Amino acid sequence: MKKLENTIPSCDSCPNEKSVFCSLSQLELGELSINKKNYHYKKGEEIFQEGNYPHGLFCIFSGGVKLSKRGNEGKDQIIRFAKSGDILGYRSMLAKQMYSTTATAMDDVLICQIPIQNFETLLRSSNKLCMKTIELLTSDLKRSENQVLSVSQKRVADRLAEALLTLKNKFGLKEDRLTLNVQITRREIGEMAGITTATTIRTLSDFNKDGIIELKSKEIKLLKLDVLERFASH
Amino acid sequence: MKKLENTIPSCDSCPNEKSVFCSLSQLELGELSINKKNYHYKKGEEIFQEGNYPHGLFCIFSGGVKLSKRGNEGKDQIIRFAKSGDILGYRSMLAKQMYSTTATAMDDVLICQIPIQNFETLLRSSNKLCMKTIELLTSDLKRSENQVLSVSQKRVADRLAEALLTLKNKFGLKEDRLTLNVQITRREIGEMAGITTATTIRTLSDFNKDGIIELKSKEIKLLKLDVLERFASH
DNA sequence: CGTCATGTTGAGAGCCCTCAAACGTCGTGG
DNA sequence: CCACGACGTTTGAGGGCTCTCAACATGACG
Repeated sequence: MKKLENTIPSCDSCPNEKSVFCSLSQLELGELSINKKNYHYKKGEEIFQEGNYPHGLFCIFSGGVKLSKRGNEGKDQIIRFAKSGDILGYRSMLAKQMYSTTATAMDDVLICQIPIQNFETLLRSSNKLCMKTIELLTSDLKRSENQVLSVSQKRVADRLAEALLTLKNKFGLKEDRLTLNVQITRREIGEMAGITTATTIRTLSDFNKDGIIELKSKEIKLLKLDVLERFASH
Repeated sequence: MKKLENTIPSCDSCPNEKSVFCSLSQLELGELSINKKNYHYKKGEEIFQEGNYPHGLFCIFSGGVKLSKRGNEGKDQIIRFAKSGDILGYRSMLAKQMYSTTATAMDDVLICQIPIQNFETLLRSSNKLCMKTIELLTSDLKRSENQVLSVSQKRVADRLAEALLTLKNKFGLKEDRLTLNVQITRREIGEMAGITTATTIRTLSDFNKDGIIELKSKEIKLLKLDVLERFASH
């Protein structure tokens, strides 16, 4: 982690468009920026850790982040991903609780830390921000409840197909419109779906043999989306 | 389901105290009540169903409700419980989406249906209500994310112990301070933890043999809370 | 008292995990 | 440049936890 100076602009000139803050006025964005700190994290570095208390709201300027929970035997469960424009740690901050997840940089991450007060003040004054926050929470909640059902009832192949589609939706595809545009290990894919690494690899290999996906070194091509979707909807 | 007249008071004289609405003024509560409808549901009746669109916000006057999702093979997953003072269906209503869960009465339920507009109008004007709603969502989200980890990593006995403790926390104990104060089937307990009925019964029976709980007809006594907690924390 | 849901228990199977070994890749430091 | 170690990938063998299926008991309820 490296503290940065002046490499990231103030919130009022942030190029990220789909953030919760997009409804705010320039003035409000300026207020949000006061005492904002900028950081650079390298791949694998932890931005915050489960069990620590938040000192501010993180907002990703660029890069990808995974949010995970540590199980009792060192096995992690990935809860969700975040990328540029997304905010991190807002759940814990709003509840004034310890972080319940750990945030880890998946590649080079430029990130802003906004003082708690800035956010809370705006939340109290801007009804639009409130509604945006509520939208964010409802969408996260729905996704999480679906994940409960999924992990609880679906079998490994179905959950794995689901994980691949989740990656496609979050990170998109490369220019060939087939290859997942994300660098991720087999272990992490398994941690998305609650599968051990060995089984993840075995099942990916099955998908490969069946021509549903194509594995080339670290790249994963989704050849038959319809089949994956059929799996995922089981 | 039976529509009721005048058996439930207006929101401004509702005796339930721990609701999201407790911060509102008498005037605001009056506004909330406009065109409110009251219903009576008997045990087993569905208050709303996954896939339908909400017409209003439900607020439980009395009784217990389970919220569940239907899996692909008729197997349900219980997402959470609600009782007097709790609101239902707010997630779907706020997101303007279909219900993602089905709400079923666990016993006699008296419930109010508040028109969407009433709630939305208040949400826009009352910052306190916004913050209360955000609190509710963050707490639900945290619980749901923990459930993902639980179902994904813990074994059956641990999840079952967790379910029993959840029931204790939500519904409390009877006067003997041991017996769960809720009427619930084995199948439903299994559906909380993502366990089949047969395995649920077998594992409860194991707990019984080990003196951790005591099973007498439908009643469940939690004899050794510390052991249950140790299981749950695995 | 019949009927249907719920509870209980047994036997067997299978999915997935655990453990282990071997191989490839990448970055680091000598 | 190569040796080395750390990490990720791959595959096999074996086992066990939990599900499935089935039969029967019990209880609720008209």
